[in-house]
Parts: sequence; C-alpha cells; structure tokens
Amino acid sequence: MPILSESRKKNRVTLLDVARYAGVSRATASLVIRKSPLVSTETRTKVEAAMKELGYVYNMGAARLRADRSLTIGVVIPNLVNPFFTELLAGIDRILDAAGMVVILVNSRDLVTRQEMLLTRMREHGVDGIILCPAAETEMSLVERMVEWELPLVQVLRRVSDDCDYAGVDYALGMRQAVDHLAGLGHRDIAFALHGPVHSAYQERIDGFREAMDARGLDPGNIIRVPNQIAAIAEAAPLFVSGTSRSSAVVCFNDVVALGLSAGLYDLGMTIGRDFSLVGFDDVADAEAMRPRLTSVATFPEAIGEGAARLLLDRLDKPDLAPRKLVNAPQLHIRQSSTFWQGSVGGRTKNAG
Amino acid sequence: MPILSESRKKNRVTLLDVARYAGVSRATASLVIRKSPLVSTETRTKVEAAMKELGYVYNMGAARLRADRSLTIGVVIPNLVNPFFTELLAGIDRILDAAGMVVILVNSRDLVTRQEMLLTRMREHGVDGIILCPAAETEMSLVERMVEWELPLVQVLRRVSDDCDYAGVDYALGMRQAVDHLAGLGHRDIAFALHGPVHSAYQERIDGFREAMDARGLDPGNIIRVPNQIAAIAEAAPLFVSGTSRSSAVVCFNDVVALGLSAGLYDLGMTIGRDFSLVGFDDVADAEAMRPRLTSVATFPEAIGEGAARLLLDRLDKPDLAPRKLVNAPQLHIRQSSTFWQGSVGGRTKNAG
DNA sequence: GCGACCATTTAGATCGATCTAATTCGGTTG
DNA sequence: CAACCGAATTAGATCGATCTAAATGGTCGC
Repeated sequence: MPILSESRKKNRVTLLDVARYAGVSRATASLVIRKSPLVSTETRTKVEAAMKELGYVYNMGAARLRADRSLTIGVVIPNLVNPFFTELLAGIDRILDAAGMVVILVNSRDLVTRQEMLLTRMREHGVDGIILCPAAETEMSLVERMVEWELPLVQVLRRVSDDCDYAGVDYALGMRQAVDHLAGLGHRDIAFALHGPVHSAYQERIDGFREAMDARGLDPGNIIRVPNQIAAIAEAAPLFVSGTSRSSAVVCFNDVVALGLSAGLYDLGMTIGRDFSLVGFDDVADAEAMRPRLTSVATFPEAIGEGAARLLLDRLDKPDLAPRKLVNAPQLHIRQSSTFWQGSVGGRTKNAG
Repeated sequence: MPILSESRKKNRVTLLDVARYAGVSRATASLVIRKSPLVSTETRTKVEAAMKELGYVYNMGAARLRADRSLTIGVVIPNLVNPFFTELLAGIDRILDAAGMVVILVNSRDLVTRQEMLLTRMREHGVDGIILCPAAETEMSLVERMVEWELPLVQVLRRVSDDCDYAGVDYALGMRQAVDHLAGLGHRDIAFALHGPVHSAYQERIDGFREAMDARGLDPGNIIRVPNQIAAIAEAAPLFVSGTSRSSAVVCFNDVVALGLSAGLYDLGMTIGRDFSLVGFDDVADAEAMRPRLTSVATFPEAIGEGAARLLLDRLDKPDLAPRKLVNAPQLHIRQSSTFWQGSVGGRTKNAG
C-alpha cells in the first residue's frame, strides 16, 4: 500500500546521476557532499555545479542506513500548551538547529504507557538521542533500559535516575528565595499552592518550601492543592483567605497557578500587592504583563533547554562520559504582587495557629 | 567522523536475525511486520515470538529507503513561544500521532531565508509531507516550487498561494463579530491595535476590520501599530485614550495585544469594562483567566491544526485531489472587558472627527 | 629506471529493509 | 495422471548513500 504517488519515486536525482554528470565516480561525489578535504578544488566545484544543475537533494535516509547517524533528536514533552514547555522547546531547538540537527517532537501527555510507545517509535525512526521530560510516575527502570539500549539520553526538568544526564532547576533554592522574600516583608502565614501531576520537580518544590519555612521558624503546614484547569484555579482562591488556614501570602507552584489565584482573589474583591501577596514560579513572559506585575522566581526554561541540548551533543561526541547534572540557579524577580504585610488582613502566627 | 559509538552499530538485531531464529525467510518476517494477510497465523506467532525474544527494533530508515515512505511530517512554525502556535501544534500532533506519523518540528522565526533552508533540510530527511505556516513575506513562488517537487503541502493560518491546500480562519467574519458587538454596545470610536509581521492573516484582519466598520457607517481610520514585545505594548496604551485618535473601544489583533493594552490601561488608572472596552482575538486559554475576563473572538487554533493535519493525510492518500480550503468560522466570546459605552470618556464621531 | 610516496580517485561491498517474480505443496479437477 | 490452483513462502535484486581497500598518476630521490 504505497502512500506516495508513483511519480515521486521515479526520476529522482541520485548521487550517481550527479557523479556521471560531473564525470567522476559515485564515491568522489560522496566525498564532495561530506566536505572531505581529500578532493581537489577542481573536481569539487565540478561536482557542486552538477548538483545545482540537476537539482540534487541529499537523501539522509540512505546515508543514515549506512553511516548509522540520522541527525535527528527525539524530544518528549508531557504537555504542549504550557508556555513553560514551549520556551524549553525553543531553547532545545535553538541549539540542535545550530548543530544541524532536527527535532522529532512528541507529546506524552504525562502518560507513561504512551511515553513508552513513543520512545519505541523514536528508536524505530533511528534518532541519535533523546531529550526526555519524564511523564509523571515514570519508573527508574525506563531510564536504565534506555541506557542499556545505548541510546544517548538527557533528562530535563524531571529526574528519575542518576545514571543519566540531567538538566534542571535548583527548585529548593527558588523556594528559599520566595519564602525569604515574603518573610522579609513581614509575612508569617505563607501558604503554598500546588497543582499538576506528581513528579520529581513537584516533590522538590514541596520539600524546598518546607525547608525554607522551617529555616525561618515558620509553619509550612499550609500546603494546598488547587485544580489543574486555569479557570478552575480562580475558584479555589477562598481556600487561602478564609477559614483556619487563612494566610497573608501565597507561594505558587508556577505562574499558571499565580495567574489563576490572582483572578480568584480579584473576584473576592481583594487587591493583590495590598491586601495579599503573591509570588509566582517560572516567570514566563506573561508575568511581566500582569497587573499588578507578578513577583516570580525565574527558572529560565529556554536556558535549561539549551543546557539539555548541549549535554546531549556532548554525549553524542563522547558516549562514555560520566553522567552529568546541570542545575540552574533560579532568580527572584520582585515586582508589585508582593508587599509588606500590613496586618490589615488579620493573621495567624505559628503559636496562635 | 562517526558520531556514534562503535558498539551501537554492532550486534544490532535485524530482520534477518529474527527470520533465522523463527526458521523462516527474511521476506516472510517482513510480511509479518507489515501485518500482511498472506502469512499463516502459525508462522505469524512464531515470528512475533522471535521478535520479542531477540528484542528486535524495526529500522524505519532501511524501510524508508526501499519503500519511499517515512511516516514523518515536517511542520514549519514561525514562532514557538506564542501560545497560539502551540495550540495549533497540539492539534496537528494529535491527528498525525493517531495516524502513526511523527512530527519533525522546525522554527522559521519568520525569516524567509531560514525557512528556505529548513524546507531543504526536511526534504533531505525525506518527510512525506509538510505543514507550513509561511514566514512573513514568503513569495508565492516558494509554494509553486514545492508543488513542482511533488512534496505534499498544506498551508496553515497564512496563505501565499491558491494552488495548494490551506487551513485557516475566516478573519473577516471574526472582525465583523468584534465590531458589531462593540457597535451594538454603543461604541462609535473603535480603534484597531495591530502588531507583528505582515502576512495574509495580518492583511485579512485589517481588511475585515475596515469592511465591518464601513458596513456600520463608522470610521475605520484609527488603526494603530503597537510594539511586538508584550511588555512594550503596555506603554503604547496612551495612544488609544488621548490625543485626536481618542477612542472608547479597541479591537485587538490578538490576545497578546489585548493583554498588553489591558496592562497599559490599568497603569493609566483606567478600568477595563467600565472606562474602556477591549476585544481580543484568538481566545487563547489565558483570556478566561484575565480580570476582568477578556471578551475575545475565538479562532480555535487546535481545531485548525487538526484540520490541517487531516488535509495533509487526505492528500497523501490521493495526491491528485484539487487544492482544498478549510476556513474555520470564529466565534465571539463575550465576557467582561466590553461593556456599554457610557459616554463618560468623551468621544469622537465620524462627523465630528 | 625503479621504488617510494603523496594526493586523488574509484570499484565494489555494505547497511536493513521491501519488492518482484518465482517456488513449493497439498489438494482438486478434467 | 497430468494439469492446475490458491495459499504460503522465498531467493535475489533493489533503494541511495558510505566505507574499505585498492588503483591511478605524478613527482622525487637514489
């Protein structure tokens, strides 16, 4: 069942055609393409002219079969619509593109079985390596299996095994920055708003929050899960400002949560940056456009993508390198959504709580 | 210069190994893989067992060389960080993935020469077809050349040639919806805020705005270009509310512009949905999360992506189909950012202007 | 004049699948 | 009993490049 038209496969210009036209052998023409220094300038120009003349198109498929290299990298992302992953992807693409490689992009939708299927598909396509942001609940054995297959692999953002390269963020440091900032402004009742699937980055942020609160002598018990859909997050806002868990500030799992809570607090008639403080995480482009502007811990997804891509290129070069870790330091961007605690909202201290 | 380790290419399990192990010929094993009905159930199970036993991985590269089909589609996008394109991509991916195909994603960054290079690269990789959102200022000849190459092509969102499939949006209708809505609310001085590179969708939106205003007897002269960076858009807000071009409502080129202007108007102390009306375009996920909620013309990027992918699959099936157009009707989502004109801002009518 | 040596070029095998054109074989038919 | 059939299987050519190992041709030293 040939999907393509017959005409396509016919009269295709091959290297042999080029070689004949230029009056050299197939082997020489091949050397010219690969920019080998072995050929004389004279024949090189002759062959290049022939290629242009005949409209020759290099056939990577054939080359890959023989040379076992496809100039193709598989990128597995759990989510395409979150701007964070998009920026990550942009970073990956920038570096790989510059290296003449091409990205095969797939979306695991955070489903492990789907991820498994996609990884097989990539192997079948003969990718030279894979950049993987593991789906939630990915088991360590997956990565071990891939190492066994000798398929170069870089984990990004989430980590399931230490036997393999990883590019990510120092989430604990980011949380410390957020908490220290709010504590410095006088806040004592600081909540943490979470959502999304559970994975290493999720856990690291929670742990980071707890440690940072503990270090400040504050109660880290106020950790609340909010819905995943952005519109629904707004409706969860009352959880933070009323009842026993009332707080004066929230550290958000990411900017999506911050945006949602910001909307919800607005609906409650509260003014962010006056009645309540909000700190986002990731600092995606919209944080700067929010009003009031969102204080956020920048994690530089594009830079992480670039780092991951570079790790992979290095590994392709030297497959026997020991596993490396690239842990980016985040950076707090202070804007208008976080301000001094003025006590006007009423509060709950660790002792009184 | 072999990039890959020696060990990788050695001891790879091939179809021949599988065949030998199962006690059949290479040809039969090939038939089993391709799920041909020609083989008996008995040998099928035998071969499948052998594949599992040996850990066989199908080599698409080799198959493609012979069969001239790669199950690979090139997708060329001008911008990776705009959420609109991401949703589009998600739609494309959903359909192609279900068809067992894989996306090779590249980013033209709206540069024609880069786009040219990338298209060549895709051809070299032997993609079965291409979904292209043409970079600004792409010439018609590009598409014609691709048709000549017999490389199945679908244009998406932007159109440079009628000789080729296209999936997009009825921008004129969307503009009419936006303008009619605002006019119905009593607004007479309606501006249009533009940005970004110039392409067919850009032009169609402008034309649509003009026609819709004309049809209502309103002056469509107030078309203003704002910066491209979202943070800078906010600073352009004064252009709309002061000076001779003062208006009471703005139709925005897309939601990014709307978000930026919303921030800028906030900075000027104005309240959207009371002092001023704003209508966005595209209705990406954040529109629902803005406060006040953004009235926006939904263009359903994910559906467009799905449509484009389906057009391409159809064309792979029947290369000689006449070029088709899939023009989605947008849909106005009325929320809080647009309200009755209360005359409190002062105004300028067509006659008075 | 002969071998050594360098730079350049090349013939032919090869990668791992698919495709074509048989071949095999048990069973039926005239 | 030969001819024929359909279902199942297969040998061998093939896709378009790369790689290996060897050939070619010219220059140089001795």
